Amino acid sequence: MGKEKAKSVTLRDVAKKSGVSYQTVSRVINDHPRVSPQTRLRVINAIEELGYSPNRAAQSLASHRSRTLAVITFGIDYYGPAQMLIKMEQAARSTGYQLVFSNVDDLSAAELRHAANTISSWKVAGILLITPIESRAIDGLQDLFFDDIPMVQLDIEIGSKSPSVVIEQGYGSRLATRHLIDLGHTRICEISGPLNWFGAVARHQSWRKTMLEADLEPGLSIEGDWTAESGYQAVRELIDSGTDFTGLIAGNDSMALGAMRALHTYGYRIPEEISVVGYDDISEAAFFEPPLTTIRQEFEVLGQHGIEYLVERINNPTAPPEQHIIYPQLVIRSSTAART
Amino acid sequence: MGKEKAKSVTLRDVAKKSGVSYQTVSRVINDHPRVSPQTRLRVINAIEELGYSPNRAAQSLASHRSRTLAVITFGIDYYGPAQMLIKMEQAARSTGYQLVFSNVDDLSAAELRHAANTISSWKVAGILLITPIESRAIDGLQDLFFDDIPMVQLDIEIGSKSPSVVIEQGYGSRLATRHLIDLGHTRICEISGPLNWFGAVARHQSWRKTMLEADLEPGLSIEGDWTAESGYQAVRELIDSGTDFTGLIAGNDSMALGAMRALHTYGYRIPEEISVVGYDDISEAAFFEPPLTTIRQEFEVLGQHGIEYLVERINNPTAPPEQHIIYPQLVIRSSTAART
DNA sequence: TTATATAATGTGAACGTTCACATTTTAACC
DNA sequence: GGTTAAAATGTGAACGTTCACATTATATAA
Repeated sequence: MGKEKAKSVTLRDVAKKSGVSYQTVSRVINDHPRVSPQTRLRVINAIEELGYSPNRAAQSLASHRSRTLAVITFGIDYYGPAQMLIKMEQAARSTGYQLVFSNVDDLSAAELRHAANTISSWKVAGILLITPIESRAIDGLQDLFFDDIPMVQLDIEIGSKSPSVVIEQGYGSRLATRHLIDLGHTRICEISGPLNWFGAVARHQSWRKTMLEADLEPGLSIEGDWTAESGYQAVRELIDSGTDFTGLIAGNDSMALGAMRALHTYGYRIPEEISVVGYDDISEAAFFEPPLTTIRQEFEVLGQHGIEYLVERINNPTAPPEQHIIYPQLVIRSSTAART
Repeated sequence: MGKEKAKSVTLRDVAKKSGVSYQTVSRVINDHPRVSPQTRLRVINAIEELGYSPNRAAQSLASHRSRTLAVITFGIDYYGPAQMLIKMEQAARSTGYQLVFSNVDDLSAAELRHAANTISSWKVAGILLITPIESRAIDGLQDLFFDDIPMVQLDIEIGSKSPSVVIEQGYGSRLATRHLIDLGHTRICEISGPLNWFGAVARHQSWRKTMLEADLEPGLSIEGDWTAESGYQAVRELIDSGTDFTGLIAGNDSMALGAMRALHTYGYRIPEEISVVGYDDISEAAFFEPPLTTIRQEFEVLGQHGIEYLVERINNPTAPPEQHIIYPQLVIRSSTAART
């Protein structure tokens, strides 16, 4: 029933209680080896009893670093799997870090400057940059401000030389395209994501490449904006154009949903007349009408690896940069079938 | 081209550059009135030139408070609209606060203790508690640790006396139920969310109440777990039970999706034979088969109001607690029709 | 002009840690 | 048993701010 004011307990209080110097307490907190087991125990007990928890501000002021990681996202509004954030928080927590989150909507200098300020005023230990969109500004940001802070980028382009964790979008798209080709489809159209997104470009190009490799002419490709609405409109365009196709690849599941809706409206049956493949495998996809064949991307894994790799780099900043690649997988449901 | 090491610029550097004392610089940073316009300008220029940004750690150490808000969520995995988080970040930023997240998965004492530690070691200025699930532990947490830190709860039960922002779930459910009743339906079943969620209970009870008020017998109610899969299974249960119904209310859109899929599997036509209403209005709902009539909940607004109200309470801690209520609205699409 | 209030600025201490040492205790060896 | 190394602990300063005052400059009034 302790209703007493949360008078803050300090190192010195703990020191007094356990009969050692404040420095020893500090050592216990930071897991320094040079403390005898019995002293450590005594201190831990005192900490427990007093309900002491170290003052983060003082710690980071004195040590010039904080147990804090910055996550900077660019226009996450569109960026479906915010699920990723949760996994990141978990991963960060388990390694003793806290997360500060900053979303940059527009890539203006002012916005970026603000983000940079946040980072430098927090003295964060590391930065996780989620940059699904190409931007010169981001690169500049990196060089200018974060030179000495470890950084990991998520969802950047494959082949980038900076430390990063990515999903091999091209691989996924190849899987999807091959799946349709293997089913006998030869006229395959695409609804791509916005082509300023790395992932959208990778998927788009991989679709083209896979088609050409199979000696097939890539069908029409319409650029959507990730929304179901845009998928719907894209199909209208496709049909209005009079093009002929039996396979359709969508840049994500939402657009696939919109596309299927449009196809139904026009009286096409899926998969009997047209096969549709999505991308993402959102949890609803299995219950679309018909259940959607799609490419599963494990965003949670991406987020988790991102944090883990970042912490690794913090502990070992001189290691050569790596690019960790996560491979998506094909999930076959009922929206695709052999060409009749 | 500045590749120089980010040697941290301090108050004193700025003071020297602009020829004033460090205290004056501090005043400028904190928007104190007692600074002459020309001095202020001079200082601001110096800040700009040096690229100075105040050290958060030092600030909060000296002032005993940080411009930081803690957002604690409970099992957000299930909690669809992480969209809310983005809006919260925006709102926080515009009032000069940073956000620290913590997700508590299980309501064990240990987990809660950890969250409490985080909070007290960060010396956060305010706490936003997202507590869609009933828990004695949460209440305890509140009393014990956060006595002197302003707190706002989101998505708690209607009528709670603590400062909070909620969506009137019951109202939404009433809207949905009335809509079906007005269309002539009399046998209306429900797929509820997990009944340890405040929102699920509110919706469930309001459905019952609305039915009874209209002199109708509430149909069967099956408890789902928010997933499409559970919606699917619920419909199977419903049909296996042999119960007769022409209207179905789902606790969220995902379950509605699963339910519709199951109904189709059983050969029912929607809305000709059975009308379905969802809840949430996720962005895909308009493209379900058929487009889903549902209740729109503006989670972004909830998040934003939450932060705004919290900041308000920080600035004025003695104001009597209020409960801000947000009303959802009915969005009519094609999954509902008059009973034939 | 001179006294007086008020605005503007400056000074020393404090916040709660960690760091770089200095010192003491304990163990190890010949 | 004395020397030496290593382990364990302690001390003063520093981190970059804000706070509570003290002081100085400026405006206002008599």
